[in-house]
Amino acid sequence: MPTILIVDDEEDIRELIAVNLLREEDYKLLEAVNGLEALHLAKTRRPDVIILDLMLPEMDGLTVFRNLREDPRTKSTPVIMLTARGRLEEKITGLELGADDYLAKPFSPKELMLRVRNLLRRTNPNQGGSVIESGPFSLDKNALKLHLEGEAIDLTATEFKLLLCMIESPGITQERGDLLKKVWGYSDLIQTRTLDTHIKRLREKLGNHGNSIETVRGVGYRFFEA
Amino acid sequence: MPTILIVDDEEDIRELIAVNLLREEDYKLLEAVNGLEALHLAKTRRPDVIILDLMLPEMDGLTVFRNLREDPRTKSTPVIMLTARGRLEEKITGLELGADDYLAKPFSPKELMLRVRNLLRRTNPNQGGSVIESGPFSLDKNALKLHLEGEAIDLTATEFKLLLCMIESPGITQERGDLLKKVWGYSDLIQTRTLDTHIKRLREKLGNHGNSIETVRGVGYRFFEA
DNA sequence: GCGGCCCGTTACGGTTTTGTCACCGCAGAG
DNA sequence: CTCTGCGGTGACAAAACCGTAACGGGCCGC
Repeated sequence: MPTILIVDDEEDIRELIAVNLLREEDYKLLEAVNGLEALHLAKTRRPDVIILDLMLPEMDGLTVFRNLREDPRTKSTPVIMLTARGRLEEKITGLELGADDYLAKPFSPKELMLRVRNLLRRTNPNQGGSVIESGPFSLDKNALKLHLEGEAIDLTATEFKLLLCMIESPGITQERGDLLKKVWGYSDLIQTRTLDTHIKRLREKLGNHGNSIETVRGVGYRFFEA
Repeated sequence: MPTILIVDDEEDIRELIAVNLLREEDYKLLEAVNGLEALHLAKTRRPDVIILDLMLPEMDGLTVFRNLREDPRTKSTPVIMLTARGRLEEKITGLELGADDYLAKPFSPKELMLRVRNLLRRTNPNQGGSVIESGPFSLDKNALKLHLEGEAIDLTATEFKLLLCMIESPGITQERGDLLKKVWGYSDLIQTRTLDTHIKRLREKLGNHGNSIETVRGVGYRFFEA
């Protein structure tokens, strides 16, 4: 889930942005009301995009921006600048410094949202959830590995698909038929012990977390963060 | 050298853009005056960014854009839309379709140039030379050589293409089918050991760095900076 | 034509993965 | 408590997958 940092000292603008962003997409929002807070959040939480109002108390927005660009952790984080001042010169300055976009207030919230979306899509095309987190578990789609308490556990392709199905919706019981269809492409009504076997193998690999996979007798299986 | 395609039927505007772009940076320019020409150029010459005026004779700019997005060759080419019409709704439509930027005429040529520059920097960070860097590896597209710890390793054309595919996105698993398609143009489902053979040859050439190419069983291969 | 390089293919073998089966324990209904 | 059917478990054999060596054809410079 992409993380967005909004830096603005006007609460109503933050609200406006937040409402519009959250309405259509699933973003995680961080908010900062001044430069120092912004820098701290940006460097510790590593947002995927930063929306930066240039009009800030104490520290100027451009100063914040330069500071961001100097730190390796935030050097290449996309930044969209907002400003009440619509003067061309400022815009040029902002873009010259390397801002990825520049909007003058009043702006259309929908436009901002679309620009954020397009920017995100271009910046991390591989994001799309290459790592799935759930409690102490994190699934790495690329390495086909499960990270758990610092350890990396190798999973086979099938095991991975199976675990993914369950971990995607923790606490929800996945019916046998659905799992067979999703992982193996089998039809609903086929009768096989394959599923059981793989569940067992998964539980083994999960070690003492094996009981995170709960059996729902007569229905299917259920995953929950132990 | 980044290639830019300018699509506009007004000569003076093309001129304006061209002069401003060429002044500060070294770009290669392509020009098209209508939709068909634009599509043809985009798909054969593969520009790094497209500047598209929406007001075109015969074929509407938005139609051109949709057509671009449907072809795999131009699907992810950044597009900046230009328009004389400054209506908000049009802007929203353009952005909604996935335009990377949208400027209303009259625009500041300098602003356009900066936006192009920033977009290019984000799109292909490894541009600016035919050398691709990744950790201790650096690939020279012209010489077909891999530089590693001071040594220059000769690669054959195929080996180079293959390594390039993987090194472009470190840590991301490249599926067998995708590699076969990208490097050899084979269809997905073909079964061959050619890929394996070349992976082996690459690993040999990489010497003790050979394990930078990790096999993800049942999926494909994955490169990471060891 | 000759030799060398590059490339795709093939065959083979080792290892991992996977599906099935038989057997067993146990939960839940009666 | 007993019975029954579902799920757990371990073993096993087939299949899938990958690494590797070797082969032969095409291409090019000489």
